Amino acid sequence: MQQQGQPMYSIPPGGFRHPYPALAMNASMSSLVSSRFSPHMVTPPSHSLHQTGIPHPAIVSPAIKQEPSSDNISPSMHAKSPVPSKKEEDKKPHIKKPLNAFMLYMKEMRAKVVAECTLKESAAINQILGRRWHSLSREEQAKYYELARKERQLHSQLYPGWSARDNYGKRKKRKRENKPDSKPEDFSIRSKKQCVQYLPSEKMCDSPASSHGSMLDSPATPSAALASPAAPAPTHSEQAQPLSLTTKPEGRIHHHFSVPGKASGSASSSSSSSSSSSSSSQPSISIPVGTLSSQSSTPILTRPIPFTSLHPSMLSPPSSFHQAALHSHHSLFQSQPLSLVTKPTE
DNA sequence: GTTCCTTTGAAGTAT
DNA sequence: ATACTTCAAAGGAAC
Repeated sequence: MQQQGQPMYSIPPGGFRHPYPALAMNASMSSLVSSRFSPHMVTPPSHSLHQTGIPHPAIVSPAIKQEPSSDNISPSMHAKSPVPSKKEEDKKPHIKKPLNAFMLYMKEMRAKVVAECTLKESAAINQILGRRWHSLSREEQAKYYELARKERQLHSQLYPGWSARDNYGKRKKRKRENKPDSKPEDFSIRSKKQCVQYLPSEKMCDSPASSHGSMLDSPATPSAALASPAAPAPTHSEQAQPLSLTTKPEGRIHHHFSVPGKASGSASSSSSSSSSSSSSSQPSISIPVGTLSSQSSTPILTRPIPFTSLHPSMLSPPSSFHQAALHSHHSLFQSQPLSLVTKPTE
């Protein structure tokens, strides 16, 4: 992974705080273009940084990573060959997915967490960041959602023909034979490699999980609250963390539980083995727990409302943005699965 | 050298 | 429509 090249962002210690100036596409375009997506293609080299100060290499530079040459390939050129030959496919630069809101947040905050916690393992850091993410104010989260939305917009403009499907199968999933045929309730145990343990000295950090790194005992984890009502009292700011309900376009709220069980094997193409072996093959149960008139009007978002699953447009909807949001259909209200740490039951 | 781990979200495929 | 999977970042650990 690291071989993919230099860090995609050189994040200043202060991170990038930055209100998104203009929501209008054209206005935001230039800044974003100069940020993440292939600066050499669309913007003068002098502008390698976003206003946020974050460079935006959406394309892994061919010189750096997997893809060889073919430097001056424009997005449209990528789009032109929907079914590239194998050879072409090899030459094709790897266009990465745009980062989602949480990924953007992670990029900004990782260094900070690392510094605070003196942890380095990303798995551990990510657990902390996941909890912090949930404890963010809705305004702060909205900031990242908005940035992510812009990134997607820009990405789609730069690479009209690109699809996330293009990157499917690029990672080879190692077959995990070590299927912990564990008891269903033994969520904390994964396969051979377990979650990182945290040293006492790192208590200043948001302990992502108690001793064994299970997210189940995280009060911030909705599943935890649901699965174990008598969970230990939360100790951090996430205490007030609401359940992460999911608003669907229909206005329904769903809880998604991931439970160990059958594997559906719906995976894509090449990595068929991954589908059957992947630990993530968990069926889910959708439980409608209520309704929310998310569409009728701007919801009053009090703390107990799961703002994390609400789109920023609902939080502070500028009219221009609203239109764009509407066109984005379900993704704006995409479900937020509660990922219990489960082990594949084979 | 490659994949896993771990997180959330977006978008893909499968049913 | 719903369920499930993959990938995006990151870096140490395991393979």
